Amino acid sequence: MNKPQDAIKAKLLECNINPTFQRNEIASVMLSKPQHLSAEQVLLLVNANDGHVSKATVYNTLNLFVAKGLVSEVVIDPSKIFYDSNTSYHYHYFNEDTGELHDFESGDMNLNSNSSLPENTVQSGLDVVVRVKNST
Amino acid sequence: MNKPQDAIKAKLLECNINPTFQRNEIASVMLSKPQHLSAEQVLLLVNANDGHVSKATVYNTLNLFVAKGLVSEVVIDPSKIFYDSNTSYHYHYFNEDTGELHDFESGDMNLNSNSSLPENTVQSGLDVVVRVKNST
DNA sequence: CTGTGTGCAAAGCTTTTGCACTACT
DNA sequence: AGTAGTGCAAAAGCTTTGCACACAG
Repeated sequence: MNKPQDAIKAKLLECNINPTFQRNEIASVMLSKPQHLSAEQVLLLVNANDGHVSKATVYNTLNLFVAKGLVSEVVIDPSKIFYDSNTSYHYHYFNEDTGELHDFESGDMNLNSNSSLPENTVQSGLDVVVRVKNST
Repeated sequence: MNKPQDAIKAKLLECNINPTFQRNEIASVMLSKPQHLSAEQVLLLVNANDGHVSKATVYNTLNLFVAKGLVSEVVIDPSKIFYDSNTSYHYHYFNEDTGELHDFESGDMNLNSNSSLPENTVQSGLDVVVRVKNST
């Protein structure tokens, strides 16, 4: 059955992304479930499944997906970008001991900054990363 | 007069950092005023002032300063880390059009997350970056 | 003379660029 | 045939590593 493949293609088309072979492969990995993956991890998963996709293409394609709003980028650290299939506003816990990244509900945080944006600017994004350590 | 140099040395000693020539140079640049600088900018400023310090040393020294709490790291984007001489908890506006980074008072934001940290963890840091665009 | 700490050249990453190739018109 | 879009090898750029040197005990 190839129903899932069709669903992936539909999503790409919705975002005005031409659904090529490589993009389908990469999108399948990213959107298979809610998850946070690095470019390196995506590369490994794509090539584990089947055909070969180059590193450069993985990077370029992930950048394309971000630009088109199909996935979003979570910046934890230089050379630790994660790509997140959940593009709605939500925040993250990053566990420094385990390297794990978890979502947290934006309802848990109130931002009163609406009155204090710099002059002549509009908000285009909000990144919140709570760093935690194991207490045990 | 070399009073400022002495003040820099004192700061390094307070943080248990051995005040070598290179570290004094780099700390002078970082702490001369409240500012946000990338590693590259620090390198240029250090070598503009006088003697030569290598890129590797700038990176290693900034990492050392972060580890010792002398400066803090603001992650905007991969390869866009800024080092911030203000180490108290505060947040940032990043203007995507101009590349400028500005502080914003943490009083403008309330975090109600104390009841919802993942199990067996303690908070070790909080990064908040509000991305803005020019509206004009 | 031995051990600890420092600075930097070189190596190892990640990411981007530029071009060959394809697929439509 | 011409044009726009795609994928990847190679180039560029950022960061870390490992070692030579210096300095203190």
